[in-house]
Amino acid sequence: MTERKVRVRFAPSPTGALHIGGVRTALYNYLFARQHGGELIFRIEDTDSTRFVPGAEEYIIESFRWLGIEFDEGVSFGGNHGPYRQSERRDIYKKYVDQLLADGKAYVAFDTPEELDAKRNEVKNFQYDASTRLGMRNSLSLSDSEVKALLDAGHQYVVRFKVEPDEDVHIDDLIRGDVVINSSILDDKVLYKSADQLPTYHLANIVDDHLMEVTHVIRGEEWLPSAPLHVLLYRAFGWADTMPRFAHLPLLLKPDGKGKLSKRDGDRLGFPVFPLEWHDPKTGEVSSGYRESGYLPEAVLNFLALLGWNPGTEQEIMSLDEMVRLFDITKCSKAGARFDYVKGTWFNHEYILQKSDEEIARHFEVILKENGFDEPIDRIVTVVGLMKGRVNFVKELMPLCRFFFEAPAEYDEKTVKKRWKETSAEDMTRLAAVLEGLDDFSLEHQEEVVTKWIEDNGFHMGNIMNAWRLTLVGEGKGPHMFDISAFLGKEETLRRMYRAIEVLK
RNA sequence: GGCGCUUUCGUCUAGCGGCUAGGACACAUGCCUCUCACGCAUGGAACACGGGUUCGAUUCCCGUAGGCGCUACCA
Repeated sequence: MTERKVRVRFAPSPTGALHIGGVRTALYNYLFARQHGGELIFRIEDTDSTRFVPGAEEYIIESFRWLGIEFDEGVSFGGNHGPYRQSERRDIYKKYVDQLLADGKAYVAFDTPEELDAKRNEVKNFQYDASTRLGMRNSLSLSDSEVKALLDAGHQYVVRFKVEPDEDVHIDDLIRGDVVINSSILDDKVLYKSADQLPTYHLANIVDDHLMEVTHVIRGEEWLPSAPLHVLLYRAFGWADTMPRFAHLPLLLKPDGKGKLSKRDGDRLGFPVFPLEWHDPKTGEVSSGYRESGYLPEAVLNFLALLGWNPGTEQEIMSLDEMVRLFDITKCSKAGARFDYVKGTWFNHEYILQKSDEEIARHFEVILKENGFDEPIDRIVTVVGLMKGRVNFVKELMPLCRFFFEAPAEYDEKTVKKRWKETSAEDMTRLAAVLEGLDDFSLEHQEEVVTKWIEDNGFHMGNIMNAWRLTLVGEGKGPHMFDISAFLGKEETLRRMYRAIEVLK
């Protein structure tokens, strides 16, 4: 077989917000495509018209735009393998369904959903397959004239895949190796529904992957049980020689308890499970997003990449480009990974540290404006430089940094008790006088003069500094004092000191 | 129930027959220090169980148990 250009796809259903697990699947597809110089396709799998949610498709596209995952072709990206929306490919699927029917690889079934339900209630573990299909109403059990009559009368029908029983089907999985499943446990899957004239996932998936020349299918583990069905379909079409390689990824599990990660867990534990805030058009419910929660996209991607894969070294912080270089699909873990959202916040912290003060300042500027502070950007950059190391999220800067822009309205009671001594008012008055006399109010000069003044007078460094901090900040924490006073400037520093002396006495 | 996948510190994981079982998050302690953080250092913490194979199993094989998924005219 000749070497084909690597082509992979991410193919979500527009049934709601993009789940974070889907983001990871897309990321792995992206990394795989890029490291092989291949292409990444964005396909919309909207074959279930009843589950379509307006806005979902746009939401997914916007999510990847924010995250920085770029597609080469697909819905909204163009390309010459379109259309990329399955609902627009009806005619294509019909043609291939007819081919299967003509070849005797599939058959028409007239059983109504009610009849099937009744059957399932009647027979325990009922499965529509080689052992039962002749007892059902379909083109294998009915005569040609009966079938024709039903069709002519306009009866709804489905097309089922005729699975030959008792054959061991092998899937050569990139992550799990050789997986064998016997065809007898597969049922005669519905491939096509006359009601909406659309195929089901299984048929559309195989036809599209083939026509779009997909070489590797990287998807969630939930698809592993139906992988043999897909293999059988490729064979039925005569496409076995160009069948894509499969890689089934482990699932993302709940941070605690049992089961896979769900939206509920995010609500319950207080972390987002969607990249962007999502407004459900049906329920009106609003779900938080990573973007709105203050995560940096690079941090989200880095965090996600390491849930189920690692480069085999001790490096954890990696840019997208580095990940492309280091990624190895065969080194993915096989077992599901608990979603450790606490570690996610640590990644964000690391990326805040890594980003320039200017970049973080631009984010913080927005929050400051929302809080009514219209500060020049260079002042914000200074504050960010002083404070960004203490937070996991940019928005956490606001409560921590308020005092830089606004004099304390009150003085924290506990801190007053602890730091405001008998002589503090007197000491602060003297310190204010020293500062008043400074022409050069730079950090360095203040530090030199004040430190000397403390030593010369035999004061205790901690007493003076902490009392001083109380006057400028209003509480007992914050960066170094000279950073604060230099930022505030002489006038504001003295104003705050005199006010505190007056109030605290 | 059936079928498949899976199983190393609380969590994410490294390990690919012989290691004091390594790292990270979280946690604890200490250092730094004008406070609070950051940072740095140190510490506690794991091979699910039972059989094999082997001179030797965390590592290979088989069971058991647990976990996860699938079992729709959903993807």
